[in-house]
Amino acid sequence: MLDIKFIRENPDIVKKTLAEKCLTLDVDELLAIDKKIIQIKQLMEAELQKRNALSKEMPKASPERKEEIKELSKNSGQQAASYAEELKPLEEQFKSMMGMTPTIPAPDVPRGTSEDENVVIRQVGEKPTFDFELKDHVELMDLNNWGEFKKISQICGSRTVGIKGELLQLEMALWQFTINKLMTKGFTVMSVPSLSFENAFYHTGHFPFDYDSVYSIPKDNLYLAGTAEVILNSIHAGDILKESDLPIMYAGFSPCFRREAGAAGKDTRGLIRVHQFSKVEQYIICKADVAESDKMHQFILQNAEEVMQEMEIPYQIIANCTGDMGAGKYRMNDIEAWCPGQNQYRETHSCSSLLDWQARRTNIRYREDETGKVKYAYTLNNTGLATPRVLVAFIENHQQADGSVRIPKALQPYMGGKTKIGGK
RNA sequence: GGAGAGUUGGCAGAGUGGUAAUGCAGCGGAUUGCUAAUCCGUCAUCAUGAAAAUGAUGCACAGGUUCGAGUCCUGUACUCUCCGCCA
Repeated sequence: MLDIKFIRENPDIVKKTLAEKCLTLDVDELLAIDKKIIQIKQLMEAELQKRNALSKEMPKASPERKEEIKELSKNSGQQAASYAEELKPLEEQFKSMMGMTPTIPAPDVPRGTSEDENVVIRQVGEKPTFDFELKDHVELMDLNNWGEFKKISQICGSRTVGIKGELLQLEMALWQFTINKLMTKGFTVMSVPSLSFENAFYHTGHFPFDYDSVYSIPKDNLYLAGTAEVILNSIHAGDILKESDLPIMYAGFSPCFRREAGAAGKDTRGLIRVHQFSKVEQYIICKADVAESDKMHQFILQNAEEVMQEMEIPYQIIANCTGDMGAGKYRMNDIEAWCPGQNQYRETHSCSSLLDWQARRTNIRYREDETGKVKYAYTLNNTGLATPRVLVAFIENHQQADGSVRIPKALQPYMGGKTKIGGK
């Protein structure tokens, strides 16, 4: 969410951003409510002030005066309570509208209304050519007995899968490779639960925007997070950090759950879109400085690219346009991996800068060394590695004529020295 | 699942219904000058104000009792101790 002071002073910029991001929010109404809340609060505060003054007098008052004070104080209290009652619905509406206010995107972000207007900013790696008939990942999995699709779906529902044999070994090697890399880059690596309370989802901004894409466990008031970001972001909720603590860099590993409610009939085949997967997520809290945030953005993007390069998977970097980036984002770059079996690039990573939008919701602040002032921090996140989706690109790119899959050099130590898996 | 004890500022830590002590750290200022000490102020949010300042709110969270709640009551979350169950 934005600073209300900024909205008061720049309503036109906010309106323009809403249009660019294809969001609807009545800014004039928000400002009207803001004004009204302040008016009522002033009246309420005047009553409370009266009551406080009377309370102060109370212990030293004569018995008759005490009775008088009781009466006066009660009146003020009741008056204040009625103002508070009046405020309640206004504040609720204010809060929910504030939650919808958008971060003003970076000036160089492409303007557009849907993902069709995203811009490819660079392509890295060479697409492989095959002198045999190439297979897609499902065919490769069948051939090598790497997947349990049918039985698992019957037990666990659609979009679930069991990963078997050497493909599981590969999956785990990829996690380990990524965790090790991020550790050497200075990240605090941490496995985090997927279960969390509702609050954490509001903090990140997943709620109220994406309510339908999250699994809930009503009996225990818990929800299943679709990304470790939800948990990592709330670790410092309410904290006032020291500037010298920043940047805080977490690499979280967790099972991730997504209902995929809006994706009925889409990507139903194979590993592309499943309800449960595992992910290493990069998450950063840095000081409130756009240049610093941009630097961090490039850093976490670079980390993800390095993994892709060392895995020898061709990919492209997308500049997501305003209409595809979500309310909170200042800048967003997806990484899409080349998947020869589908003859297209598929999203495997999503790198986002949110400035203070998320930190305001979560109440993550820090004390500036020089001034002693308390400021909202900036937050960023990017995928480190998401399996099994990245396995699709991995095995399709590295497949051989006999159905085996070669293991790039960098990963061989994590695979017990194997140079290939599967095949005859 | 059962029983008990807790949760107070960046940190530590008092506070048994009447203005949230005190210490440390940070920031601002004063003073003295050998790398520091001492003193004063400030130290979360909001409103009014050019500012100084003034006022309101803030003691895990949400309610309640009361003229008045950190303090009493109810619910929730978490932490610790013990019992039970358990990979």
